[in-house]
Amino acid sequence: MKLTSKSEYALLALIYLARCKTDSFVPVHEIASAQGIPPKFLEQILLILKRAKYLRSLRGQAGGYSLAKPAEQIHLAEIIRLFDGALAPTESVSSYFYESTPIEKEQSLLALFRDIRDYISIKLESTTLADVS
Amino acid sequence: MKLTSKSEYALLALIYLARCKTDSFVPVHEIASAQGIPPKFLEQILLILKRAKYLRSLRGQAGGYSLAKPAEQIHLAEIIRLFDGALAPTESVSSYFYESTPIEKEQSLLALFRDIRDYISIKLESTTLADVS
DNA sequence: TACTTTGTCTATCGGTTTAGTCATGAAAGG
DNA sequence: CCTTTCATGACTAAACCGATAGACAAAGTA
Repeated sequence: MKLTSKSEYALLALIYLARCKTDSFVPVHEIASAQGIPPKFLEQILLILKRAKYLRSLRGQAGGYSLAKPAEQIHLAEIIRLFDGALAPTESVSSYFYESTPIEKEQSLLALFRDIRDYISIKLESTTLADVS
Repeated sequence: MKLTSKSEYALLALIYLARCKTDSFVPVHEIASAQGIPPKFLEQILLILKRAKYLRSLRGQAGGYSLAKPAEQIHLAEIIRLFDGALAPTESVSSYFYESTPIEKEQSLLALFRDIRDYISIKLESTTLADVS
């Protein structure tokens, strides 16, 4: 699990929205300048979050984005998986994104990496946007 | 920490060598075919491991590679850092490879990722080649 | 000496991913 | 109708990844 800037930006944007008045729509450029994110890049990110049902949007004047569900119901694990894929250090121990990798036949390595995967998953699945904003 | 095939292959090669008779030199092609690694690719990997003092080598007939130190003294964390850099999920919480990243100003995220980093580091620093071979 | 076996080193390559930018369009409101 | 805002797709420049190729150096064996 190596975070890309896309998922880091996504977390920052969500945190910013979580701190705003509920049901107020915040325009992209406001989020972008508040969190220091390239605005056109942020557009793509917010769009992905919207398609995945974490955000609602409104066009035109007084438009923008807002959370589509309470911050308590948005788990960091989902967001990171959405942008970066597996949380596991190698895909051969990933349940959501399993793929064969070279170490697959070494049981002791697998066990070790599964242990790490479990820790990361549990940690990020039990942390919500509300916990970090 | 997303493992590349380079570090996975490195671990496999080291494990293979750890299982061989001590002080016997094993040629690249033997390791490669035993572990299913592209031989020319493995050459590069072994060379890096040699420069980092984990392996010794001998040329000519009956040459090859062997561990330069006991398996108990080779920690998985070092090997992975050698090939893949930071163990941390984001470089802003890495002590060996610190770099500024977008989330840097969000203390709650930093704390969370530091916690994950610590778990991974401790786990991989306390596991040696002897434990997995 | 010549040959074979092995490691050493550098370069290159095609593909993918990353981190963006650009340009255009479509809705909504004033 | 004009401005604001989201929506979408195309594009790009750089880095990285996995791997291959080829030339060279050393060491032993005949």
